[in-house]
Amino acid sequence: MKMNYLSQFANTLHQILHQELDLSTIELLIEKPKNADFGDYAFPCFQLAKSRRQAPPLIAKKISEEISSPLIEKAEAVGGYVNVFLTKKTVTQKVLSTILTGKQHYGSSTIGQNKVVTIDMSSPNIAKPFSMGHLRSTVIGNALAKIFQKCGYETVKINHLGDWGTQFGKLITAYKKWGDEKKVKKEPIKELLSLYIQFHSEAEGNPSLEDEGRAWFKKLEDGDAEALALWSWFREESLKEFNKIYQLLQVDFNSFAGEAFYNDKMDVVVNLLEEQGLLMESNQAQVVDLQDESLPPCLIKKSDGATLYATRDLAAALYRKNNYQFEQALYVVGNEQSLHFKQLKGVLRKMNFDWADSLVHVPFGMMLKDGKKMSTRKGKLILLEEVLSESISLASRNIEEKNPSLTQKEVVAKQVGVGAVIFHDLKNFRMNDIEFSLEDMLRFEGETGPYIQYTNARACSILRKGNWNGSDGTQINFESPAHWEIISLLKEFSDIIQTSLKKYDPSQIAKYAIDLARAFNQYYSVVRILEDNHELQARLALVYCVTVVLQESLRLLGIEAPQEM
RNA sequence: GUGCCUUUAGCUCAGCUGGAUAGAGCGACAGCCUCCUAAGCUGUAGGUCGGAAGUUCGAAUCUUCUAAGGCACGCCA
Repeated sequence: MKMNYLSQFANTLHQILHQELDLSTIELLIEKPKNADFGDYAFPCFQLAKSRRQAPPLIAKKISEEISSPLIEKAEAVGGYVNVFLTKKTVTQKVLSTILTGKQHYGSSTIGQNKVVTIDMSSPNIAKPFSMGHLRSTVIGNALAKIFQKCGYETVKINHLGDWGTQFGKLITAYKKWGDEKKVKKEPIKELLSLYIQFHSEAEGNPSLEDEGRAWFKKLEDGDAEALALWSWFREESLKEFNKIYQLLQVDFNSFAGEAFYNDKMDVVVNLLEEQGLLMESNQAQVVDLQDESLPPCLIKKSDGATLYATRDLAAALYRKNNYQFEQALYVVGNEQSLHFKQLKGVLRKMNFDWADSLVHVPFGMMLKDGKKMSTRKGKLILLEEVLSESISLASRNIEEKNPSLTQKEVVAKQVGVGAVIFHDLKNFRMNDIEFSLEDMLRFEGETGPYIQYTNARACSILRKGNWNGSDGTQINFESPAHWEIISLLKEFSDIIQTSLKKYDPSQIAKYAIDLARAFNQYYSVVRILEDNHELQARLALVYCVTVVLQESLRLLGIEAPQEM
């Protein structure tokens, strides 16, 4: 049975109010006061005041006198509000025993049972370094996958590698003109990137280079042996480097089917569009008109017959629908591509696919440098690998300074350093642009990943020392407001997970984890947990429950939780 | 020019299905380790919620207008 204290309060009100308001309206009206003095839930009476034509405080007083429920300790009227205080003993007992039984499954649900969600994420471009921008897609997608799994969904994480497109024509052109095989073998990404940059700077004074690049891409699409050989070499070298980063981040994929994978699947799409009379010619190119969706036309084939991004994404959408039967298909891709996804859905709707609207673009703001977008072509970018290694070495220095006797220092430094970077990315709402700041990213104090990890590690340490015997929290001292704050947060966990699922927003969980960690740290500073009295085991039960939920929150964000640090 | 996003404390951001004195962290200043990991805790200072009008008993939150910044607008992805 699902516990939900808010809806139980709503039920109680519903009975008191008879038919005046329906249950769902009441649930919507109930709020959580920001101030603890106002209790755990509050019901504003202003709407009733209108229909009853009575003063709100009068109504509040009347309702508060009628409230009677074993879960409610006290109800008082303040202004036009009915403020309700939950029965701390009962609720504490219920919350703790639920967590004690459920352990890491606490907060799980089955709403996604037998449903598949595909997640298009990470998707770095071959022959380019893994930049900070790709980090966002990777960690947001990874967290969403874990959140969906927690809710019973089956997830398919797809790394839609940018391994096809005109850029490879450009790269081949550049390599053939200025490339050096030995150099590329030695430092593939660096060398390929500098060739790519050189191409663009030379092309500024020599536009015919662009045509050459396009021509090489056409050759690639037509199966030219030399082009293909170079392409697969570039791809292989790049993947090796990406895998190093994925290993560090502990992110894995169910599929690496990138753009090239769809090469032989695009004719079907183009034919389908043709059959349905959706394709029209415009300046020698083939487009689907989307005027009735008030969108610019979607380009399907270039004037030279080569395909485009949209063509491949259409093929990919069809393939994924057939192959995975998804209920939702998420695309964790930057905000700047929102038009593309609108067009994609528009075309699918025109093709009469009723599942067109189950494609969900999960956009995110971009990583800015000096207030501007970072550009690969101009070589203005920050390498994730460097950021991660700096973060890890900072964590390492911290360990030497604060806990030099720690065992497995290297493992923990990695967990903390990487955790800091991931958390920094996930703690804010994804649509916000982020101005790149190494200083912010490598901060380990305050609202950071290490803060939560540290809180958990301290709690774990207490459990080790206290010899917790597994008993529940029935003996706990209810007079401490610090304790109640923890319980109050613990009981919200599953609601938080639901919200972050609905909004595709991992930051909800990150913020929750901060709140819970803070509540625990306050408790820790006020109450001596290991004090040997009759409540010791009960306090340990509370501490244990905190570690369960903190660890689970971190896990959902893709961050590890060391037992010691 | 059109569309989308953003604008809340010095900085980074919560709060946004309308509700009670607008909250954190960082930075600044002042405290707390004879006691469970000080990567912690406590306190002080700091706000015309970009601006204007409207809807409402009530607006940071909804609507319209407007300003600033960012991004995107067919042969890149």
